[in-house]
Formats: sequence, structure tokens, C-alpha cells
Amino acid sequence: MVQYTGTRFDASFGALSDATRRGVLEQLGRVDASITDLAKKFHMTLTGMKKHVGVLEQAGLVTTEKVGRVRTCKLGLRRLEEEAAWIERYRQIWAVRFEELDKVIAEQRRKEKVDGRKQRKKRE
Amino acid sequence: MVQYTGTRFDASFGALSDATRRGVLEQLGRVDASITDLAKKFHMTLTGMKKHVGVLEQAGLVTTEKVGRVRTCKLGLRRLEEEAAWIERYRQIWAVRFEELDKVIAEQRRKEKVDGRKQRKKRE
DNA sequence: GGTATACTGAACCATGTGGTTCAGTATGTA
DNA sequence: TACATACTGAACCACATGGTTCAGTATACC
Repeated sequence: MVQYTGTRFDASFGALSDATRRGVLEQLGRVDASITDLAKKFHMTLTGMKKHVGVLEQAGLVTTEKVGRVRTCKLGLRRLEEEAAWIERYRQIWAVRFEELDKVIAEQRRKEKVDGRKQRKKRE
Repeated sequence: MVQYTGTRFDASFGALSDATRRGVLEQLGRVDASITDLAKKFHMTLTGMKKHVGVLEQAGLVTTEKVGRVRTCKLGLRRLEEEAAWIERYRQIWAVRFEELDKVIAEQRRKEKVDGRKQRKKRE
């Protein structure tokens, strides 16, 4: 199986584990922005925002380019394909693992329904 | 729009940002395990593994139950639905954002082709 | 040239993370 | 009872994180 190198997912999931950074991604999905724009939007110093952008850039989720004195940030090339795939695979595993439990629950529901019918019948 | 409370995603994406914890999830997808089992599998002290399990438990990805002296870990109730949805939505935004760029690239390709034809024509 | 804008880097701070060791406690087993 | 097993909690460690301030540098504009 693919050796889940870790470091790549470490970076992307790590980048996503912060609300500000998720916000920045959503914002950049609407329109490109400078560090200043983002810092204002998220009520933070330039330096603080620069660090967040750095993390996102490291994870490949954002790219930046400096023209004159302003650094413009855009969405990067990584589109979270592998991350989506990992989660999907997990959900698959999860579903299989709980199939049995689901059956048990379904069986219980069925019984309850039958019991309910009996109850109603009694009352009739 | 839904106020992305943050803390929930912070916990789940944070939990996923570590290779050992992703490994533990995959392992628990195969079979329930004690702390000792997991510690052995991932070459770590019991205490270290307990912390990882704690993080996963906090994120709702794992549940544990102690019977006698052994604590058994299983997959938890959270099946990463919202996380999958967030990523999907992001991928959607990403696609829209880059549609324009794709068009530009396609246009360039088309031009190049035309130019190539002109070049060939010239040479004829 | 002078002033405002936009970023950058170093340094600091509190807190969190990923691990360890060590010293327990509780439980199973001969 | 004695011994082994399984976990637990406190304390420690080095380093990362999420922020700040402060002192720059580079660029734009009057």
C-alpha cells in the first residue's frame, strides 16, 4: 500500500486545524488579497497574519507573489484531493466496522416495532 | 451561513494532523485494541499512546471503555462527515476560482495550435 | 526630499505538543 | 500471598504555535 508519508498530511491537516487559516482559505476563494487585507479581516497584526499565510503556503494551499511593496496571496495548487480521499477511505472503513452494529440496531428497531404492534393490539 | 464554530474542526483536523494518530484510526478500523496493543504497534510508551488516544477521544474519533485493568479503544461516533463536507465545499470553491485560469490556459493552447499551423504553412 | 504604506525579521511570551521517566494503583493469576 | 500486567498521573524536556511588539527596509506618492 502507499506509504502514507505523513509529512504531507501533517502539513495540510495541520493547516486546516486553525479557524483563522480556514477563514483565510475561504476568503481567498472569493478574491485574492494582500497580507494587509487579510490581517484587517481577521483582526490581527501583519506579522501574525504573515505567519498563518506562511503555514498555508508551506502546505501548498496558498501561493504568494510580491509586486512592488504588496504581497498578493491566492489559492495554491493543492486542492486537498488526497485529503478528501483519505477521509473517504476512513469513512468507508468506519461504515464497514459499524455495519454489524447498525444491523443490531435495525434488529432492535424491528423488535420494538413488533412490540409496539403487540402493545396496540392489546389496547384494542 | 453556518458559523463554523472552529473548535470542532480544530479538534478533528488537529487530531488528523499527526501520522501516529492517523495510523491508530486505521488500526482501529481493522480491530479494537488496548492501549498496550497500540503502544506496541507504534513503538511508543503506554503513556505516550494514552495521550494520542486522549486527543482522538476528545475529537470524538475514538471511544474507550475500561474493563478490568484493560482499556479497549474503538472507533468513535464522529465519522468525519462535516470535515468531508468542508473539504468538498473548498474543492468546489477552488474549481470555480481556477476555472478562469483554466480557460486562459485552454485559450493559450488553442492559439499555440493555430500559430503552429501558421508556422507549418509558412514552411510549406 | 519627505512622508505614508506594506511588508519583514528578530525577539519575546504563554501555552500546547509529542514524547519520556518514574512512581504509583488496580487487577489478574499461580 | 506474591508476582506480573495494564493502566494512570505527575513531572519533565525540547520544540512548535499563535500571537505580540519593535525596529527595520523597500516602495509609492506629493
